[in-house]
Amino acid sequence: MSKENLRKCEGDRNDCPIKDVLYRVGDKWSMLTVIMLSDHGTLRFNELHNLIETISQRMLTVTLKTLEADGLIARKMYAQIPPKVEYSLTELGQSLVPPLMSLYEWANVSMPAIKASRERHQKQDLVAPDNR
Amino acid sequence: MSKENLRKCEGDRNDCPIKDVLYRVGDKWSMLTVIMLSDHGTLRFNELHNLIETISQRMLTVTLKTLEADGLIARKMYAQIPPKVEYSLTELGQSLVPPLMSLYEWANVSMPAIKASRERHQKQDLVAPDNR
DNA sequence: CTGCATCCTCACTGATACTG
DNA sequence: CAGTATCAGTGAGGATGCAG
Repeated sequence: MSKENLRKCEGDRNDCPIKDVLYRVGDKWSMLTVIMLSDHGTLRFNELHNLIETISQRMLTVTLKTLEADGLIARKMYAQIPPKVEYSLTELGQSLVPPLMSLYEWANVSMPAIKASRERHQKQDLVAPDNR
Repeated sequence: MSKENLRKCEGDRNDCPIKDVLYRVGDKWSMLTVIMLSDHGTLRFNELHNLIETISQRMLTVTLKTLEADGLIARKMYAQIPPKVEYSLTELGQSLVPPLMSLYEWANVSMPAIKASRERHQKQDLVAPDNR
């Protein structure tokens, strides 16, 4: 945790690993997909689609392609009719799971406090301005 | 790390802490701001603006307000001319730093492999389609 | 079953100007 | 110094239809 290399973050994505990691895992579905694969092991396209019900087919495709291009997941395609494609985490992908889990656990512990704080602020905002 | 509560993530933000935490820390500037405050301690508005050079004044304001509403940072305002406002992490905000750091360190270790993988895929894409 | 292509929307973001 | 207000552009993401 050397503080020195955190002092400043000026170049846009150049000398800022925080931004790098955000652009990797910060999108809407990547983390979720990695977690699902970590939890279930190998999964087929539709199995993922069912597990992450609110994802659109398009975004699942896009997310899987990006994760594959980044070397976080492996894609195994069976040349048969009907097609069958299996996805699983690579070693690199698995190495992401522990840090993800620590964030996940922080969320479980802290979200109640965050939500409570948010509601307190909403109430304050409601009484501050005149009701017009 | 009980697997049971990860099995499915269907309700949009209802029963899915992964999404919760993503919507908190996944935006473009929150993590960066938290890290800066963790690194420097108390900071004034313009000090933050200088440290995160690429952030616009508007987004810094928005980010700070959101983080404050969520109880992650504290805002201390001095009633004087010229105005002076100091921001610092609350305990809740500080509790976010360790998980953030584990992600940060994962990024430092893994980004080279990710970037290499990405470039490999780009080259493959360039030879796959007919050049037309 | 697994995916790609197209269209379309709207929320996030930045630029700019103004205020206490 | 520390914001607020307004406007406008961009691009992530969803809906739909088609294909191998």
